[in-house]
Amino acid sequence: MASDYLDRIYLGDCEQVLKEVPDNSVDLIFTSPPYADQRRSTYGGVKPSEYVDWFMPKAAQFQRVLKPTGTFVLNIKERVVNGERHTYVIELILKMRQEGWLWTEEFMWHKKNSYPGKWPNRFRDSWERLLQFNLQRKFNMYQETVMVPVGDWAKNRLGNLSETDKTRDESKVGSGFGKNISNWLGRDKVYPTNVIHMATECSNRNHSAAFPEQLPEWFIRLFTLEDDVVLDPFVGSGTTAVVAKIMKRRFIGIDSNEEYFELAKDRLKAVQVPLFQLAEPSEDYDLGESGTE
Amino acid sequence: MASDYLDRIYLGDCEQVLKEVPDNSVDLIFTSPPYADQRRSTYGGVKPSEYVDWFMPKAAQFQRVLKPTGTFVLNIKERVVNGERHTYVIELILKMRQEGWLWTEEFMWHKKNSYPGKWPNRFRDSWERLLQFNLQRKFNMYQETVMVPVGDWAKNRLGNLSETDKTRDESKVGSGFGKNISNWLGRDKVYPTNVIHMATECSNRNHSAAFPEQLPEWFIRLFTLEDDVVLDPFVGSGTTAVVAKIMKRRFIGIDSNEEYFELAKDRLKAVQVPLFQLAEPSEDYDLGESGTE
DNA sequence: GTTCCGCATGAATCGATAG
DNA sequence: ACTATCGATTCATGCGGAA
Repeated sequence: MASDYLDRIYLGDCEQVLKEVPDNSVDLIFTSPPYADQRRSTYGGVKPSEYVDWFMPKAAQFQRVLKPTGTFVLNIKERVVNGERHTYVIELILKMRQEGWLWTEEFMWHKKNSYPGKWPNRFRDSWERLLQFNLQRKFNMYQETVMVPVGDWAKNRLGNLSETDKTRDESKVGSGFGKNISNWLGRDKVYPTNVIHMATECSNRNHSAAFPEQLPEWFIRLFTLEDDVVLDPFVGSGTTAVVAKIMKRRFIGIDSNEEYFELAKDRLKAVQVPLFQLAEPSEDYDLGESGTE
Repeated sequence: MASDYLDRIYLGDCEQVLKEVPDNSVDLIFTSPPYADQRRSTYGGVKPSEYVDWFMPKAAQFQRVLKPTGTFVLNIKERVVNGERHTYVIELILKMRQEGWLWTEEFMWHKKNSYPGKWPNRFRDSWERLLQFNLQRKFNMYQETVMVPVGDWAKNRLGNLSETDKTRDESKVGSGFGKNISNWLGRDKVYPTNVIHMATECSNRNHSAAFPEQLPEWFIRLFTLEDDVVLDPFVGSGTTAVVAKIMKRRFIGIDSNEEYFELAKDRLKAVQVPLFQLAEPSEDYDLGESGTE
């Protein structure tokens, strides 16, 4: 079958461009769309009040091209309008569910290095949402690929196992929770949580970096295997596509802005896919609170 | 004027009890209501689908007793129902706005020791929402009281900033959030962000503390002065009231569960209000990424 | 007095089984 | 079909007694 639509960056509105992409062909959609009425200089802006109507026709295409076992991760945060958090994001969640999406989870991205700021009524906004949508309750998830080093407590405390730790099965009232700590012996990695600690991109780039490379990397690792297809319909400077390529996934990147389109193509050309196997997750950044925090 | 309704714990449904409290008399409402279908053994449980209807009559009383300059902070998190995050919390936000509340901000509580467990399609839930509602755009907020030591943040990140960070302004991304970060150099205290890192308390013999004392302490500090009135309509074991008393605020605590009612009264009796001034925020816990993280 | 270490336990969720 | 109950899985922290 023809798969020449893969591993390319497209210029145009994703709603139109995606019509060239077959049904049920994408494993992961990871994207950070233009937030309402921000980045006006590059995207022309969408009014907060019109955001849901603007987004949903595109979501219909995402729904069509996504495999039933696939996942859609949407990085978004509502802006402050007239002293209030605007509601377009939560309205979007409700609308997505109406259209058949499952709102499986909401990850939180804690932007560790956002610098202090002060306004009369609020502090610096230091987190963003990563909304996970799915089409089915069963979807592909490769949890082992994102495990993190166990917290320091284990080194000091896991040395000697107590009798109760070995067999707390009797589950006192309310708790209903037993454990068998001997399962943990020799374990040096644990599963992360739904809180992702990651610094925003600091390095100087000639684009407004929506997110650091580690962010798409984490989700690509979690939801895809090699040769799976990753789509970013608002690919911007191409970060998602670059990471997907490095990780040996197929990719589709779309952006309606010509400068970004050219930039993404250039960045991709520069990517050399390593011949050796990808390393384990680096410890330079924290994934979950078990990291170097 | 009579203020004998203050500094007391009440037994009953807050919707009824609050009728004894005058209009415009409360400076801060801080509470953590029973989440839908949780704590069934003590509170009977509210079905997720009925949660908004259950909550709103109570919110109407909150609206009446809260001063126009006051703040309502609601600690809540939706649970997973049938593989999805339930929508009752975001529906509650929309309903609150319909009734005239302003959704000013959403703080994030990162629970560093979240409940363990492993599931095929999700990780541990490690954060809760702290929804801030107000009645006016101008409200009382004492930001200086929650400043935190600069700590590692400045040492590691502020020291070697990229040129873009130093001069980031509207010209780059049109955010309008231009801040010259060098303004913050040389300070020893900075404002926190809207991400709060705090472990839940465990192993408290007498009661299952819904939240650690530092959580109400932080918001009481931020939104009230001494002798201001703090209300917790779901006071549980009394944590909010205890903290308010220690901090020399007036308080009203309400709970419908008799055991909690008695427990809260006992805890309050044991509180000795210190004669000396409250200390600065301790460095034992992290508030935002500016802390000791 | 400190530090160390045993120990309990938490706003959880899924899948299977039972009524 | 739909709800109620039960067993299995799992990590980080505070407390308190011991060293």
